[in-house]
Amino acid sequence: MKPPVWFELEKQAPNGARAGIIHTPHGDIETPAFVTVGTKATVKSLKPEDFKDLVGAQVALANTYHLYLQPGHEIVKEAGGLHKFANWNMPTITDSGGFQVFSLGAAFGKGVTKFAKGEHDEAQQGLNVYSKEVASQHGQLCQIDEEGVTFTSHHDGSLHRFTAERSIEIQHALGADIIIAFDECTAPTAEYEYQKEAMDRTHRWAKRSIMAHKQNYEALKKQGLYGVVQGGRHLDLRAESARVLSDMGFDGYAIGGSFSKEDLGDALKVVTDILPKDKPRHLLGIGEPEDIARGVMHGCDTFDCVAPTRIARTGSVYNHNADGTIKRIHLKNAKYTRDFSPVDEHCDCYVCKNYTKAYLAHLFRAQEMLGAHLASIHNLYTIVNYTKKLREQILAS
RNA sequence: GCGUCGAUGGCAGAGCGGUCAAAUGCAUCAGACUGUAAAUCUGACGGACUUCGUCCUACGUUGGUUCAAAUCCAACUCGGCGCA
Repeated sequence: MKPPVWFELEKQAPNGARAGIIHTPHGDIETPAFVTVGTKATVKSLKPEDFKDLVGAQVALANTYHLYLQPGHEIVKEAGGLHKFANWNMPTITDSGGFQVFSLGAAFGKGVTKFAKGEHDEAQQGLNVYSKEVASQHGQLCQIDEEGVTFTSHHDGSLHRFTAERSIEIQHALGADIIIAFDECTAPTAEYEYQKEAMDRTHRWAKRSIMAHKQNYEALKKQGLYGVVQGGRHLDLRAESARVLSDMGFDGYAIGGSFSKEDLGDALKVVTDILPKDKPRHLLGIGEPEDIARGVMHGCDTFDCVAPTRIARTGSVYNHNADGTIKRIHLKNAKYTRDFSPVDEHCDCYVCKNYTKAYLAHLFRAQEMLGAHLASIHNLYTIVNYTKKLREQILAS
């Protein structure tokens, strides 16, 4: 009998890129595919119809930590699960909360991202703290120990405890098709010793996540569990992580942690050479076009990233160069106030067919919410279709 | 007409003798954003230059007091309010 989530390989290109189908209880995902991120069970500024019909997204991802805090996973469960609650009629994924161990922990208030800019990224370009009171009280909002992580809620300062078992329990309640084992995402600047320690801990949590998942027979029938490969920027650790997790037998594999632009490809190659060929691979939090291309080239199947919607909300949109590469432009720049050309001349999305740069520029200057909405549609469309084209190229190869 | 209050950088609005090229907010200009504490955050914002510094021009106008004035005094101009 097939597990609830399983991968069908359609074609493997000579360079390692692969096209396939991830089968889930709520439908198929044709891969490579981009996953729209809707952390709090909402892809910010978009209705499900928008990201499904206008964008062409096949799958959406929500976050365990956020939905646990608000509205509470029990409410989502009572509503009939994530699909019913949010009207997401498509395959879904929940992320475990592992990224919040990083963003509310090591990265808290430091402006550090999981993506190092270069060899000497000290990532200290100014403070980036949203609640100065909370920051000065706690320094960071989460503490890690062997068993799990203690979070201080960013909403009200209350204490919460996440363990591997707890994350799985919450994800069972949320009911996404694909759930992810609780892991620790480390900073790109972390020392080798610490990367190793965190990776080993993530492996122990992975084992416990499988156990917890297997104990819930109902969930086991309709949710697939992914393990998370860690190891930071160290190839030997990446390889070890891929090996250890492969042996555990997950339904699929997520690749998490931090990278830099330069070593992303190498890290992925090491990992995907080891991961089982018959299981889907998801590259967590990666979504700039060139990074997706690199991921696909190294056998990754799905990708998620907040960038398309986040940059959209502040007036940045993807735009094709004449040579087909994609760049970002800032619609609030003065030069666009009278630019009556489409947002992207080389795009055939709903927004580009109907609206101009000047109109979007006006919406952003006037702080009208339609600006964020339209820019989000265009940006997601750009990335979703960029990934879709990579799939077509593989199938045609 | 009399009385009274006020006039500050693109706008609003602090400052009320030196540490003021002038707080703060808005606007403007630019930048950042990779498993979303993000409709957020950062920087610049009178001018010139040899731009972590120097020099000009600036707080309605003109004149004065003072070592020193956006800050004190006088007249004028304009505006709000009150009384005729």
